[in-house]
Amino acid sequence: MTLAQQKPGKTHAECTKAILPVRDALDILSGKWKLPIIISLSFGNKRFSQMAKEIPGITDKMLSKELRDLEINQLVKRTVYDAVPVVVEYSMTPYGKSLERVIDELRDWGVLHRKKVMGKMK
Amino acid sequence: MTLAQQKPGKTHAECTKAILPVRDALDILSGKWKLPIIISLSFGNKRFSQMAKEIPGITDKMLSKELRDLEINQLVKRTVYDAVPVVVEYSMTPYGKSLERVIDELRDWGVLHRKKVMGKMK
DNA sequence: CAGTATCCTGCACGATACTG
DNA sequence: CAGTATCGTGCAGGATACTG
Repeated sequence: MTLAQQKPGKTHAECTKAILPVRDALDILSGKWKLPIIISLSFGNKRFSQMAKEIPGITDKMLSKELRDLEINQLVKRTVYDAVPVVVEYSMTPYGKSLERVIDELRDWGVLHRKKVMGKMK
Repeated sequence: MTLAQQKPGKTHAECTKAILPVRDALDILSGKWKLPIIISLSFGNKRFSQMAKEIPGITDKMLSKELRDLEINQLVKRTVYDAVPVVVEYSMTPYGKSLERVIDELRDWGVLHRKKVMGKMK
């Protein structure tokens, strides 16, 4: 059911409940680095230091933390290869790739928005 | 062009540019109160104090600030009716309503995610 | 190579009081 | 009614150093 299709007269509890999954999705993408990391991995599997190089400005700490978040949410898979020194590869899970549809939708709207407010971006 | 369809070998500049509109869309929805406000207004035009009552926990300051943000981004229209005391009505613009599609997409994914991590939400 | 550990800072947001 | 003004505060994120 879409927003527009919802009948009026919903209780606050129902409205709050309707917001929860949207919040969840937004939380997954929130923060400064989630998007760059997801996009980077969407182009192919990467190793830690490779991503650290490819994402301008990110610190090891943030990369490590955000990758862990994404792994906990099952969007990213961490694979350790037994070598010396150790090799760790990160990849998007199939589930993580399902986010691309959402990101594409956000981009479509964002492109529209850029055009609309062109020249007076905050 | 979707993420998946992009060819490898893009420059960092190009990647960064591809992220920008997504960031824009995300920024519009970011923060604690944007979503509740947008959802509230999607059910119909509202007056300030009416929204303040309907959105549990929001302060006048935040409601005022977020409504101004949304107005600046042309998602919300503020109409002042000449009465004593003054009456102000907020409504979604047609443009603002175009966000509902994005929100619905976020919700669809969020519902999936809730099922996937059911029982172990952070 | 693939990360932690510590310390620090800015800003989103909250509490409370006040106003045309 | 429809908001500002002022003062706090917690936490996301940054800088830097260190480690198995």
